[in-house]
Amino acid sequence: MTRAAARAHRLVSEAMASAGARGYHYRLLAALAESGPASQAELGRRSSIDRSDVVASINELAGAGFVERTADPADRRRNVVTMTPAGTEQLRRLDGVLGDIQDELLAPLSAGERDQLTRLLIRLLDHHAPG
Amino acid sequence: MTRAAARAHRLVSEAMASAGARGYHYRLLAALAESGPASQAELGRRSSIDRSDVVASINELAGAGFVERTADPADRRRNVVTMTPAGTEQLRRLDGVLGDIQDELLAPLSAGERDQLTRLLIRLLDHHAPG
DNA sequence: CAAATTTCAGTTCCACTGAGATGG
DNA sequence: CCCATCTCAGTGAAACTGAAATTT
Repeated sequence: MTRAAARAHRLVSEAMASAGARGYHYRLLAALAESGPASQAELGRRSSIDRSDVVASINELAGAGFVERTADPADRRRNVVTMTPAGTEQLRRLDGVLGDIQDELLAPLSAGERDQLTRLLIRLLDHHAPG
Repeated sequence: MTRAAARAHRLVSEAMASAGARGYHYRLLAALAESGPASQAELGRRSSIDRSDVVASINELAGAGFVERTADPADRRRNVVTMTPAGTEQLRRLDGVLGDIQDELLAPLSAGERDQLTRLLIRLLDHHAPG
């Protein structure tokens, strides 16, 4: 599994780099699109990214104009992170890029086998990191 | 896949560390046990480890007495790496450790599903890195 | 000459740790 | 007081790159 993932990881990193992004960017943007604005801590929990790495990645995404950080008036400890229209557009781009990568990675498998593989992996993930 | 692998990777790293080893060590020892003594470049190809990383890992394994480096009289560019009895013993230990880790990682899957998952992953690996 | 091997030094990405400051 | 949040600084494994020296 770690070796197959290394291959996947390499493909993803290359593709993300060519789009001026990194793996964390996609996961954060996807989490924002799926469940809406959130604090950085909440974003980290939703996307299984370490709190420290969320800081750096949100810095980068904010610098590129893909997300905005605003103080939460209801809880001044929090920064509420919101996607901008440019962020939505970037997520759409990255989705396309990732689709191509999945096709390349999963090329030897039939559609049914791809489903099987993803179902099994999701079962593992749910068991070890429920949510 | 990358997230499931991250979980797997963490379990493996912890277990290897507790046995005083690292993932590369297991892969190198396993390659030596399976196909016999080899040059460092050949070992790297057999175990899909980068040439640069083979150097450091063999240094560590040799320092612990698990492998021996000897000059190849037939080709003076080469170092021939051989497993010692202590290396065979260490591989046996690591095999046991990894078995436990696999049980923990694959706990939510039935035996048939584990087979399915490994077969699918092996198909991916063979396609992208034949051999 | 081209090609393979070994080695060194450095990079990138991901995951994590520890600690501090702020606020609830 | 305890707890959550955000941030910074740093560690470490894994995979990779580029280049040099040696030998075939």
